[in-house]
Amino acid sequence: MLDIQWLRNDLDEVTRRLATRGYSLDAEGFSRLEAERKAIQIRTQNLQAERNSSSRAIGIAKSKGEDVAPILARVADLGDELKAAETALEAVQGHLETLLAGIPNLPHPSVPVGDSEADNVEVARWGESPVMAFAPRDHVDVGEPFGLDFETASRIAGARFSLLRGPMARLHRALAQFMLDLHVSRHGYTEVYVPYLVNPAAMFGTGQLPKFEDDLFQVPRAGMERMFLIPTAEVPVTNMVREQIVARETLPLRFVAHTPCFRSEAGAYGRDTRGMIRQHQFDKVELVQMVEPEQGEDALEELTGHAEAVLQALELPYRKMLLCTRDMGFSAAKTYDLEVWLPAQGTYREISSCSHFGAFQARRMQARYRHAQGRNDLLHTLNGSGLAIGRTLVALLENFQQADGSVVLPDALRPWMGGLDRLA
RNA sequence: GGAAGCGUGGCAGAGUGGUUGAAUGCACCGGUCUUGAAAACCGGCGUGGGGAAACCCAUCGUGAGUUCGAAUCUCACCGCUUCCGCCA
Repeated sequence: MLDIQWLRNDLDEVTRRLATRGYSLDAEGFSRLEAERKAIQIRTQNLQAERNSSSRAIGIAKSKGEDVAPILARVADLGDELKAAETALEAVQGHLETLLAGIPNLPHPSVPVGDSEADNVEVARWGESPVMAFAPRDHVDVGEPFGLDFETASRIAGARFSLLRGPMARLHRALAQFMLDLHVSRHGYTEVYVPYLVNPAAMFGTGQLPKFEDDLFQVPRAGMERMFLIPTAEVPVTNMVREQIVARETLPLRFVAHTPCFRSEAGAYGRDTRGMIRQHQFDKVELVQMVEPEQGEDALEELTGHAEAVLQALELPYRKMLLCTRDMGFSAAKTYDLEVWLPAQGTYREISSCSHFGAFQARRMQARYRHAQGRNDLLHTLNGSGLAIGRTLVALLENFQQADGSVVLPDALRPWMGGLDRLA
């Protein structure tokens, strides 16, 4: 959520910057609503002041044993008028809040302005795509003999689910634990285990609600508040600091979590229907940081580096993309995507997305820190995949497949695979 | 599932209808003192909103209600604690 003061004080500039990411703010509508709010608020507060002073006068008069009837008569019909004013104020404030909650974050000045994926800027490239003396097969074919099973999954759950058995299940588990251990032991993150179902307030905090409800799986509960399956660990982990005031000395906070992620993928019907690229359920190791505002920029570079370290350790070729204004997510001020090379597709595909949110999420969550002068300021939040497990599995199968159908395992992973050096 | 209790500022903790945004302590900020620090003493100190300012409004888990007036009374919800039952 943007600071409403920015809109009040510098509406043109905010409108211009939002336009670069394809959001057209109804500046005139906002101004009109603001003017209305102000008028109603002044009126309401005057009535409240009148009521307060009268009530105080009654208290004083009573304590002196004087007759309060004249004052009572004076405030007799204040009540209805006040009630009407308060109702009107609530309504206009509600409108403003709804408007504000639907406005995306302002892009950071270093973000390239662009219309689509095609305008993202490649900032780095690492590794060589493997040379194969044969036509690379995709992960569905490579993985099938080792227990990658979509047919059974679809019978149990439907399309966009997968079932792993034997070596595939083992490899999947090894990847998660390898990543978790790397981030904990080498990058200074604290491992956390978090709820996979969260309440609407948490979803609002990180920006999934109210705008992207259709992307979520929802769990209704009779007579109780509905819950949502997390689409990413970002939601529960970032919300760890909601409505908290953390001590400055504890910053930066760095958390890593391995969780399943659930996405309805509404509106993606025809895309990536084959294989485990786009699933309703997938596992991910997520990095989250809460930092002081001044540290946000550096923290994004650092966090992205932590995700890159996984790809490098696994010897997977990738490139690092700086997303343009229109390709960024709703809450992000700046985002790097890491894209891994997939030989069968002959392209790079997203395997990690690392973003800096500024105070956007913290404002929605009321997450603050207490600094030296004793003041409370909003935290800045960041997160990134480190990495998506399913897509990492895909990348390994495709990049390390051999002519004989076996798959060589990268050295770094072998301790988590009981020393195994290849699937055969 | 049954029973009881509790939710107040950064923290601890008073306050049970009236000039209470809220005692007190700790923490924090400024000052005096000191070679420096500590201690002691003096002053300040929640958050959000409106206003040029004086000042005003809101806020004691959330929401509704009673009242001229609610931190305080009523109801619902949320959360936490304790005991009993059940359970991986």
